[in-house]
Amino acid sequence: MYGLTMKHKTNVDIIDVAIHAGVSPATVSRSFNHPKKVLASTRKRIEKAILQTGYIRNRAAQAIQGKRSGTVGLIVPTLDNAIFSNLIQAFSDEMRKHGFTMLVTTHGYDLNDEYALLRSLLEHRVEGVALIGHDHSEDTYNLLERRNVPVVSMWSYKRNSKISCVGGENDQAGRAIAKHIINIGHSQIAVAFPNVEENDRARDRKNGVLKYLSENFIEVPDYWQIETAYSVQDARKSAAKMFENHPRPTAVITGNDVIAQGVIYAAQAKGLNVPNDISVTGIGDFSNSASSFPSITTVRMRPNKVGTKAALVLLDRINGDREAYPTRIKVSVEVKSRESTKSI
Amino acid sequence: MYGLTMKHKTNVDIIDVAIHAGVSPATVSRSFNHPKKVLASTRKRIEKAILQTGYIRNRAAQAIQGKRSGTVGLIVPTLDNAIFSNLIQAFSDEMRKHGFTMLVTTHGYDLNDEYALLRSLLEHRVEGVALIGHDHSEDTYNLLERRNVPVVSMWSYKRNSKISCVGGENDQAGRAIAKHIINIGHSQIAVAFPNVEENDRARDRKNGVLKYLSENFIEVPDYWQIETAYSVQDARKSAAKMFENHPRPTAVITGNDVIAQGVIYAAQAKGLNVPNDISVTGIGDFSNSASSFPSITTVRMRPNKVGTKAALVLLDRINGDREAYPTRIKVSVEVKSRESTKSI
DNA sequence: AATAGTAATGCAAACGTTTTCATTTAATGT
DNA sequence: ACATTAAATGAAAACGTTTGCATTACTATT
Repeated sequence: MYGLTMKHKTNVDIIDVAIHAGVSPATVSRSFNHPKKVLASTRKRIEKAILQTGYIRNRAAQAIQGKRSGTVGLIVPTLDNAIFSNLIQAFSDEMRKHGFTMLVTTHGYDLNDEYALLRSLLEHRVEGVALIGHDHSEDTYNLLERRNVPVVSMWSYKRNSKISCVGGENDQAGRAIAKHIINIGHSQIAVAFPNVEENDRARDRKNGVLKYLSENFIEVPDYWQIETAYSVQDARKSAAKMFENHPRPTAVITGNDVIAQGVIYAAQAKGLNVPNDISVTGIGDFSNSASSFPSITTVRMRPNKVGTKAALVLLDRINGDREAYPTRIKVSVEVKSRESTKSI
Repeated sequence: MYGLTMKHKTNVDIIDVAIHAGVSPATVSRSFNHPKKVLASTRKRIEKAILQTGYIRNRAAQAIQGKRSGTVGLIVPTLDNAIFSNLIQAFSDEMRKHGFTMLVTTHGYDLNDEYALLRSLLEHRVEGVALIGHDHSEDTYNLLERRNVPVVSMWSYKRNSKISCVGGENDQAGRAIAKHIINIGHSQIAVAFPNVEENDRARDRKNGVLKYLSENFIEVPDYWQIETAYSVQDARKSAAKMFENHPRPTAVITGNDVIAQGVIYAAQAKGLNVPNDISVTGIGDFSNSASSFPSITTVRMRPNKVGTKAALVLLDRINGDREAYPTRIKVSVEVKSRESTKSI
């Protein structure tokens, strides 16, 4: 017989374990996948054999059966800043709780690249895919539909979305913050948003803001419409340029908290006090927004909740009815008034 | 024959493609894995067949051969804040460039959990694994060695590390920033670090700082040794408490830029000017540290470079000699003096 | 103690590729 | 045109699981 630890066989397989435990491979397999179908005592013997042999099951061989791969794919624009980190962490935690490992990929806001990533995830036979938002290439949508992949879109709710989604209404978020700013007396208002092409979240927010302002007879002149990348650095630079060359607004409404932070820094660097000299708002309510100084007035989009819920929706799809209609969960948005804004 | 698009067969396999292209499955396989081994014209025919059938190759079936799975695993403490985001993005980009998809997992600074994650990654037969730092459980090290997994540790250089590593010397980083602070005249110095158990990066930094200070006859009293989690929020809170209850230092040296940001906010919230009333330093040089206001004096640890290099080291291992000695790449560290510090 | 019914296990055929080896086809030199 | 060599392709045996079906071992019932 064997000693306590097995001879150094490099690749222990299920058969080795079976022999060791004196059962058939089928039983070992079952003890992984349907534990209650195997006698507690045999299971114990198998577990011991696993320990002794140092066996690590091969998910690839499992995946090949066409059922479980134990993985889900996540496609996000970027990992490089705070925007998605809360969301991703929450999604990842929930998925792991259910035994899934996450394949993560980024496309840098390039939707053609996103399609390529989706293909690559499908090559790995992920059991489901999570995406951000609703702007995706036609190829992407076709592929998802054609292969009937369980999928969920995170970050924005859309009434008639083709695929399941979990998120807030971005246009409402925009309207809400615009309303707040007007309510506290501002009318000299600048906006700072990223490029909204291929980015429905930003587009909806921006439209929401501008529309609401316009409905209230406030038009934002071009020189107060700042375009910036999603980074503190770029936002600060763009805002600084605006401050330099144009009359100063009393408030800046930005597309998210990262941009807001950049704008705040730009103002401070110019010697302005936020909020006394100028108010700044974000959207998102990322984890730092409440603890910065000044803390940022923003719209709470509940990234953690979105991530968790989205995971659950996806799991439902994976385990349940593939033909069901999209599940759409609307996460309420709410203005969080903090120190970065002040009434006039 | 077939029409332009294939009948809706749900799971097209390599055999369908082969038939469609009038070749054997072997040739289709080769056209993926060794393209130059198949005639250009046949390859073209195969590609057309792939398009027509909507075939997506099955990496699981490939992985089962024991060779390529096309995946690498990444295990980080958290995705939830800026600390690792630059690093991860860089690592991910480089890996993708080489055709790998990344399985990402987080353990929340729990090293036993890390071991479980490693097992799970190995179940998926990742071709290599990247970890953070050198504090890992014995089980983790044993498993890596036993299975001879290509592995790289990121974020800290260690002269005699068991496994390959890419990073800066954290104790040197600590010494460097302490030196800088002393050089500009400070002697009333507080420090703010996370719990350093199971975290060699933080430990080395903290030791470096305290040791250098001590060598220069500066002792940091207990009430100036702040312990905080890795978050702006917690750092701000801890620093605020210290400001409240104890004499004010002229400088605070912190364990990383996130903590530094929290301390700066705490100071500002108390009406202090950074750096006029108090200097604050970070370590890391994350992407926002140069663009915040005040910009943060820190030690550049080059997260992007570390991520990229680490990917290359790992790829080398994957493709090359598994028995080779660890590759250790030291990334130079350098103090970046910015606005958050001032000489006394 | 015999029988029916259920629970536990084993057998063997998939799953979709890759790769070695053998064979066919094309290219080259005379 | 023919032989020689190299290039391209095909046939078939893996790879390590899972699972439907068949079998055996238990439990409960009379």
